[in-house]
Amino acid sequence: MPSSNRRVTQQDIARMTGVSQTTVSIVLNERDDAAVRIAPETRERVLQAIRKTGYVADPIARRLADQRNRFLGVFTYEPVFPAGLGDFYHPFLVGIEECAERIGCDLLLFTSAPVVDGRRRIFHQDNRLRLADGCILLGRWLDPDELARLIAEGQPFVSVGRRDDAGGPVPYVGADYPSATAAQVRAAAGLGHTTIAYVGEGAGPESHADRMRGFTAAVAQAGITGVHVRFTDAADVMDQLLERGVTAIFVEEFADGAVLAEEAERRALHVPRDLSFVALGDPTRPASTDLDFTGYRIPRREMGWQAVEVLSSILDGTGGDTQRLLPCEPVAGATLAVARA
Amino acid sequence: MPSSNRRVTQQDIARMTGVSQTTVSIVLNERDDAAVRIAPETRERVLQAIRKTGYVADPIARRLADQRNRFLGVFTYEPVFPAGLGDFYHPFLVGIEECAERIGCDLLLFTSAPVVDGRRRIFHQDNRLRLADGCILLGRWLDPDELARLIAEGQPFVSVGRRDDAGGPVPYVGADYPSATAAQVRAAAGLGHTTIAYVGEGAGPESHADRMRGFTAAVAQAGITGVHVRFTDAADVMDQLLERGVTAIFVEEFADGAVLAEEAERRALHVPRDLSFVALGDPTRPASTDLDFTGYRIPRREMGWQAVEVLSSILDGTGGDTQRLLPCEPVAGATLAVARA
DNA sequence: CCACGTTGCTAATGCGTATTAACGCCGTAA
DNA sequence: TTACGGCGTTAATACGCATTAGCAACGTGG
Repeated sequence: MPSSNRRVTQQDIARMTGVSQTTVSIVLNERDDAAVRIAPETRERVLQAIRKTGYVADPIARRLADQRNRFLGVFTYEPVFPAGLGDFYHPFLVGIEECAERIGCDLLLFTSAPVVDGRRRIFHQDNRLRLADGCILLGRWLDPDELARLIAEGQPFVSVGRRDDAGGPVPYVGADYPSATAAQVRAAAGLGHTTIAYVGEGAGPESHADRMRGFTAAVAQAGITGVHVRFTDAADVMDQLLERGVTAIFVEEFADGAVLAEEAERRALHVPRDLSFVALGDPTRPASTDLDFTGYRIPRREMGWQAVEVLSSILDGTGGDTQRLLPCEPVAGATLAVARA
Repeated sequence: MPSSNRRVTQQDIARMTGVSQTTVSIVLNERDDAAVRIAPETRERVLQAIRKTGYVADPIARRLADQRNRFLGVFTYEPVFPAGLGDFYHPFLVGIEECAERIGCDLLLFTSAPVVDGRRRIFHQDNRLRLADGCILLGRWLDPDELARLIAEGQPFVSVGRRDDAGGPVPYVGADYPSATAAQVRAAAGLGHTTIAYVGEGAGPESHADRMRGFTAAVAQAGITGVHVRFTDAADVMDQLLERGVTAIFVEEFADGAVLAEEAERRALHVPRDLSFVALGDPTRPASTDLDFTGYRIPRREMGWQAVEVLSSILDGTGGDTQRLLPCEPVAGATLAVARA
């Protein structure tokens, strides 16, 4: 029972046992080198003292001597634990935590990063990024300048989600949006749709651009017509789409799809008999709908997991691919049907 | 631009600037003592180098020297990011993160704690708890031995959820289950219920015992009959309750309530006309029901927030109450009605 | 009795930082 | 000229541990 307030140290154990601090350290680490040996009785005496005091090595000092933290940093531009329930990021974190646990690392959440201009910034006066051995970056859009700086400074990191080069290749684990989107386009074409629409930005964050790219390429290859409409107002958008003879709507944002489907039903258009819908990924905002949308699922948990895996290999110096694209799982759903004549 | 893999140190900055490591440290910490001063130009040169390299003090070394690193540890006996479920713990974490951000601390999730006998243990070989300045403990049940040891070792911590003394008072921010439960009992009594049941363990974790305590006391005070039944099988339990003439069922676990209500309807008993239900808190397991349960809400987010607040005050040495009970918000709901004649 | 290996341990050092005591310098007062 | 009090900076040290080099004592073979 430690009487004082101070932590018990190896030095204390050493004094109690009449040996040196070195000996205590050796006993503690169960070193069995031929180089350094401890007599069984001495070892036993030390162990007794350790048991009696309940001594535990101070991890801080241990890491200092080791050069490593075994912390993995997690940086998100949004709060890690979002208050709003949509909770798009949650599955990523599940995967991250699972893998971190497996490789025996703790997670350091950079919750203290200050918010400037409505966004958290990586670099600021009291940059704490280096606190971790390496870190995982999460967010729909990462500032290219900050990425470039990370690369330039050689800070080990991995992005969850594909990123364009930023003064060099960015290590990432992303979702293969182009392939997944193209597959849906082919499916629609196979069901007789000849004019289909992409509703959304189709640019900006890589994840949007990637979907759009897959869409455009597949439309061309299938020899059908693809139109692109930015989402503004449900009624407006629906007007445009119907005017152009669109029979299948591919939505970048699940929530927009829900709103548009509602608009369709308001116009007495049945989904999918009169109008088909394809959702290009999971909801990033809360969306309420009774429809079982056709589309695909982003392998979020797996992405988180593999991001840690890649980071770990970077830290170990183990070579390996630092850019991975994971396939999205198609969801059959009930909103894509044969095109109306 | 640091070419090597090594972390930039104060020594590096010092060499770059032609000053001593001490000077760098002083500049960094913005010490303004009369005792130790740095010329403005020198300070500026050092700051430039710091900015250029993106240097950040190694928290490990800092902590070793300083006994402080602005991490708050978060220890949960379950995974922090639960894979499935309705996520009972999530709101706590939201509160924890919000407060941590406000006081400028990062969160260290102890994901590396090994699982022994199906539970994570705080103390083990490579105890990393002290990496954090202090920590928040989260979980339905915390091992009293481990709590006692934390207290004995003087490790600063705060529990989310009330805990019994463990070789000393445990700092906590809990929910006032006794009062909240008692209020519901009074409400039921006021509606004419004379025989009501507590379904659940009523013991074990403090949160269960507290509910039971409130129930028992309020029942006695209201002069009505209270029966206690452990949940086993829905049909069995319902048999027992009806046999004893129970007209209102208080469930410790929301999910058990959902199952029992279903059983009631199977028997053509209408809720709440024929049988009333009160849920003593939010679902800890996913439960599907259409019923809007009467009961109360656990102030989870607020508990998380205040736990960090208390921890912070402990660390600052600022006195203050280290045991807080927060009121639960009553939920009117639609499952408690006038007792059937 | 010396050379030499083995055994059991310790002194010394480094990890990166914060802190304290002290040092050289310059200007001013004596 | 000497004494002296700011001023700006640094050398030295501590923090708790792991590690390396090395030391003393004790055989054992020649």
